Amino acid sequence: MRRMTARPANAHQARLLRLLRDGGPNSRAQLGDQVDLSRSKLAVEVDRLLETGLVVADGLAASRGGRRSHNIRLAPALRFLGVDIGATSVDVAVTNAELEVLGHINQPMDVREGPVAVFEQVLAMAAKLKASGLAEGFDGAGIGVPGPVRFPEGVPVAPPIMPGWDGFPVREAISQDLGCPVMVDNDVNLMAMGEQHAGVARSVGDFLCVKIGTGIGCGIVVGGEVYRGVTGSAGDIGHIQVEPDGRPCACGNKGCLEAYFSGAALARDAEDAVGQGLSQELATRLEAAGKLSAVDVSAAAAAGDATALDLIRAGGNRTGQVIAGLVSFFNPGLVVIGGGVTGLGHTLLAAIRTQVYRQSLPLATGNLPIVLGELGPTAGVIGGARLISDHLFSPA
Amino acid sequence: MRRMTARPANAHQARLLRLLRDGGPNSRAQLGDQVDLSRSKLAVEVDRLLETGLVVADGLAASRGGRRSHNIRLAPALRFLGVDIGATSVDVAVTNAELEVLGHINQPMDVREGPVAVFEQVLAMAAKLKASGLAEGFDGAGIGVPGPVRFPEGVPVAPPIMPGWDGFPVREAISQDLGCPVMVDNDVNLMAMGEQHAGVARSVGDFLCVKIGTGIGCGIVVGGEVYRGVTGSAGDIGHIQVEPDGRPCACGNKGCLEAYFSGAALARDAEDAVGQGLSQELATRLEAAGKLSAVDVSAAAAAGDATALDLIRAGGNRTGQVIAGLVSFFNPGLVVIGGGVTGLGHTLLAAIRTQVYRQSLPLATGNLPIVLGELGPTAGVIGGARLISDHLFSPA
DNA sequence: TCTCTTTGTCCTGTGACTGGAGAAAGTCAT
DNA sequence: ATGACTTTCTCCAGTCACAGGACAAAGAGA
Repeated sequence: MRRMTARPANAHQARLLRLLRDGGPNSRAQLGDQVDLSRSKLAVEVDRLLETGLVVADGLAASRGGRRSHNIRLAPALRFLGVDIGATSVDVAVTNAELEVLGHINQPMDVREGPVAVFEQVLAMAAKLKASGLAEGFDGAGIGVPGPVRFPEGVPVAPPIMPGWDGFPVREAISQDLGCPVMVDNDVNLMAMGEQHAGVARSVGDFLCVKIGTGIGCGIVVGGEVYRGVTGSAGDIGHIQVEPDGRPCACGNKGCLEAYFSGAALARDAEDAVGQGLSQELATRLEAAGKLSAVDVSAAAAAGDATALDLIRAGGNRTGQVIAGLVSFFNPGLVVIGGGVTGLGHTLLAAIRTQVYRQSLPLATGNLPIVLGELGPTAGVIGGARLISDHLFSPA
Repeated sequence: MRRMTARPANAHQARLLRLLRDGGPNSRAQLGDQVDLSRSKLAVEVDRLLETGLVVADGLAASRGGRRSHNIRLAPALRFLGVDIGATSVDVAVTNAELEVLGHINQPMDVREGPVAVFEQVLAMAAKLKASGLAEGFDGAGIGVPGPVRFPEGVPVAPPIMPGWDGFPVREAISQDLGCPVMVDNDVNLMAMGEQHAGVARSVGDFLCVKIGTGIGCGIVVGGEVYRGVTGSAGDIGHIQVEPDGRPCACGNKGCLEAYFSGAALARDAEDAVGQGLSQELATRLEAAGKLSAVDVSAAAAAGDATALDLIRAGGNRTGQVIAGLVSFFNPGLVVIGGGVTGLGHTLLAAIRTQVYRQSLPLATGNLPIVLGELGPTAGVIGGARLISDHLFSPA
């Protein structure tokens, strides 16, 4: 099957495509209510979209008291691929043009194996989704990687936790392999876009999206658009100092947030706690596995282990300290917390909230919700689909 | 004289007005090179602007190898008022339509005397400028106040250092008194706009502008536009925590930046140092005046006093610590340092630079200039003029 | 003085768009 | 059912904005 080749010819068409993406199938009349074009003009543009095949007729709409309007919708065969490459696992999902997830696969994988190995696996996962009948091909793909990206070119730059990825032409390469347009961004930015499109941030123009996983990052949305900074490294808050002259961090500095709260730090703290004879639960796990990881702490906390909960609270406090600073600086309308922390979410959230509400000024926190992301692992892949659809649904 | 009543009728005219504001008098042909309109269309729009009186003919341009073009410029009688209300003094300036400062007055004044008293003085200063023949009237005014502002309404909200200003309808009131359009913003944002228009930030789209005076604030410019946050309190970095469980701050928290580095903190530290017998220079000044202020420290430092320099370096380190965090988060293309610190600028700047370059990641600092503002006290008033001209030179 | 370049003006053709007329398709009350 | 009223859709003509060419004006340079 030939995939989507057409692109909107002008801003009106792009606008209509986005309305159909975000609002689902819609009648011509309803579209007319939203776009401020004359009926004739609207009809012309819709007809042109129908000609391109991007949009198809979809029966009759419910009557609004007179003649029933014809529905139109985005072509049901359109498929986007959302890829979220994390430090230790990969998520791949297919969506339709309305960015609804039709199929989603997660597999463990270490980014440090390098781009070639990782993308071999990603392409295999994509092929699997295709084979299961969810897609005949892909019209575009959005890819998130756990590090800074030079956005226009879609190339990772100096990613600390991804040795071997520096300068790898992700966008170019995957576009070749997949035979469709590709956009690449930081994984945190994708999460932010996901929550903005289909999650808690739907109606907020300026917000922060803090992702706590192997590392800690922050997506920044200004006026509905992701802000990436001049070199694409905006939101890199894991190495903000929380303790002058504090713990040494892998980055070479002292007292970084990630030195106190990250997968590695949490594991080390847990082992130390066992060494001090503090937690039977964690000791058992240590004995069983030989070492501890963040997952163990998370599980112990879920089981009610006081030491594990203390560790998470302490990390939440540190994170809250940083977020409090960012809230004072950025004055967002919402803070979303997400990442691989869904299990320990509420303990963590409580600690962060306490810290932010105590430290930031009332004017900034007065009406500031701090909430957990509602999409979990799908935020990233939906964000990926959103990224590429924003690109494709803009004038050529 | 009737003041400017006309406004640009469309985006093209607005564009032309801004080009003339930023580029000075210009020939029609040169304008044509910049706006991508057909000659006929350009001629029509220019003629319409001439009709409104916003723009006037200004002789012949130099030849570019053929027929000489006619110059046009913004009406030379247009006058904007820039007002920068600081914690302890007020700056008022008149500019022409190109935002060149024609006259500038500074007077000491305590904002705590309240809006009525302050604006009485501001209006007197404006009248003085008018009386000196620099203006026959004002076509618009931009006003900066040292606290958060609800921008669309031009009303200060819960300003910590301006008791009595909360909710005072500055924009409305001054607009009445002056008989011209008025816009109100945070003083730090005005400084940022000033440096962007006529200072070091001319060619940068995303930058931070840190103002160190009585308090510490930060102007945020994203994509050439000032970012104000959802409640107008963005950039309020004075109360970011730099030391967990540190010094108590006037805001009720502990370890805030302003608890370590602000006018009051600096004075207290200096007196403490004298108490410890550390500085002859400062001791002399303390004896002479009965107490010390930031100005004394500044002067002592300028005279080479080691203790004073140490105090400034310490403050610079704290500030640098905060800025380092902001740089990681925001990844700006430039950081401008300004405010009432011009005297001790280079010592301070060195301390800040050291701290930022050490603490932030290389990707964010790689090509990041950290510089002193080049406009000094005129940054605020130029920013004020810029603010109102942006408003007036936009489609009605 | 002659040629070439640049600038400004005029004019016409084209394409985008609006808004009305009227047909098509429904709803609702009688 | 039937007729009056609504809503939707299509068609069409009139208007407006704009581009771009032709040409005149004004100057540079040889």
